[in-house]
Amino acid sequence: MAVSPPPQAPPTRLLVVEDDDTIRETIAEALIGEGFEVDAVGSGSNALERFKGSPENPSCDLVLLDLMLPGVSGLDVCRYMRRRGFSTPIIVVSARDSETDRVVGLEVGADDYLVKPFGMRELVARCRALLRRSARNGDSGAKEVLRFDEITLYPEECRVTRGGQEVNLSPKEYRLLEVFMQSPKRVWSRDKLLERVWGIDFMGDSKTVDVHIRWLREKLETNPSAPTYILTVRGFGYRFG
Amino acid sequence: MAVSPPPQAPPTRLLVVEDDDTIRETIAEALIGEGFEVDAVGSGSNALERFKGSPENPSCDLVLLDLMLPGVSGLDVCRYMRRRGFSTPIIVVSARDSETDRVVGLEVGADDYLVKPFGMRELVARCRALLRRSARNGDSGAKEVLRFDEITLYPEECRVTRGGQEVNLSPKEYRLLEVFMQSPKRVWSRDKLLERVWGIDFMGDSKTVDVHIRWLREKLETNPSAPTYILTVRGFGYRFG
DNA sequence: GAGCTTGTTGAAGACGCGATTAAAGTTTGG
DNA sequence: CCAAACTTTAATCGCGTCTTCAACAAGCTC
Repeated sequence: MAVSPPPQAPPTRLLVVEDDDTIRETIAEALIGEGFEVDAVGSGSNALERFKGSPENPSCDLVLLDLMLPGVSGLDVCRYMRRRGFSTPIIVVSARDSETDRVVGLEVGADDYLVKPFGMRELVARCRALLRRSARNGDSGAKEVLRFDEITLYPEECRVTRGGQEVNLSPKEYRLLEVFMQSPKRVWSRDKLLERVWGIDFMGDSKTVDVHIRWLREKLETNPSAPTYILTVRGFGYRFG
Repeated sequence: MAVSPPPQAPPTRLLVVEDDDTIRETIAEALIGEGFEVDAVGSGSNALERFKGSPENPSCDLVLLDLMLPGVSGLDVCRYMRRRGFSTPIIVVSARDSETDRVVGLEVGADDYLVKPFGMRELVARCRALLRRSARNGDSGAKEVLRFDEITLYPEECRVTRGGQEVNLSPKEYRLLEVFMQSPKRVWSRDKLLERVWGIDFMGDSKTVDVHIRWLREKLETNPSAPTYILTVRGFGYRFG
């Protein structure tokens, strides 16, 4: 089969904005069951919190937005996001089902408008369709070159250099380094590394990580037994930098 | 006022696929009234006619697709388009309104699913929303001659030369090379290549890519077994240059 | 410093990936 | 309608990579 989930692909993060606790939980659970990472908030102002930063680094990949919220309305959230330059896909979910409501929602910047009550299968299908579309336009995945000291990692090219010299890494070694360099100084437990690099369904020993760390050190460090890049944090795991 | 239409932006071309003459005309007129350029056909096979060429040069910017067509069904049209690599936005318009119908439509590659009867304002709003989302880099720069070392690719003419010598490539080989040359050095996974060259929803084996890479090497490389243009990146895929 | 825990290192076999070839299936053009 | 070209599938081979195992070293606790 052609379809094999790339182990290093970060999960898709959805934000559910809905004030009704029951509905919010129902939606969240259904989406988690589909493999999405779900963040859920109950008010417009909490939703806006998620979009304080830069549009280049959105905190989520898709927003499910209820319109009838206490305080800041869903339409306000939508307008605010677009005005600030966030092009994150938005599906409006609302009990209001007049044509005018729908047209207004779409004109304010939403990508889709789904009327309550709706089936979870349709919700999921619409999320998928929209994610498919926005992925195709390269909205996501502006992969930046990662640098630390002499080490440079080119994500687009799956390539690493040290002091300008090409370093030949195996897939696992490369992904390990990528994870490390995405969060310098951060301590990673062996289990977290297995999850990120090997994938959630890896059934082997966590000692495997040690061996790959060793090989990575062998290729990156001047003296692999006295590492300066990949450091051991005894009792916890490893960290980079 | 500051707002003036961009200098001679080409009109957006919509394709309406609908067998009922009355509905087709109504839709077409409404859309023309909104400033769109509209092409309308009454059958699935006529719709497919519009997608015989290369996905790089689609004949329209958005498709409104009825599902219940005589002969080739709307779902077939949708599947065919995606399979051939056309990422043209599709809004399915159908009288069938069960959740299953909608889910199937979306899963087959449609971007939206609108149930008849619907209001023209909503239709227009949904078209606009989808066009906004797929507002694209697609048209930009797909026309430039691509060069790398001795290899030259002429997109207008679907032609490739190596050191001035014409190289005869099959369609798949050509598209592969085109994708590669549009992003030199970039590593492409087999899945991404399938998506770009074969189209989304390709259901075959990703080993297919290997074979075509092989043919391409045979025609481009001096020594196909020691390639210098199309390089293997073990565990990740291939890259050009 | 004894004894435990945790990390390092080396090596061997299993495994998976990619290259390659052949052949079946499909489309295209005459 | 046939032949040729192209695409896809399948099967095999070789080699790089991964995993496991086991011995050893280094920290930490008491």
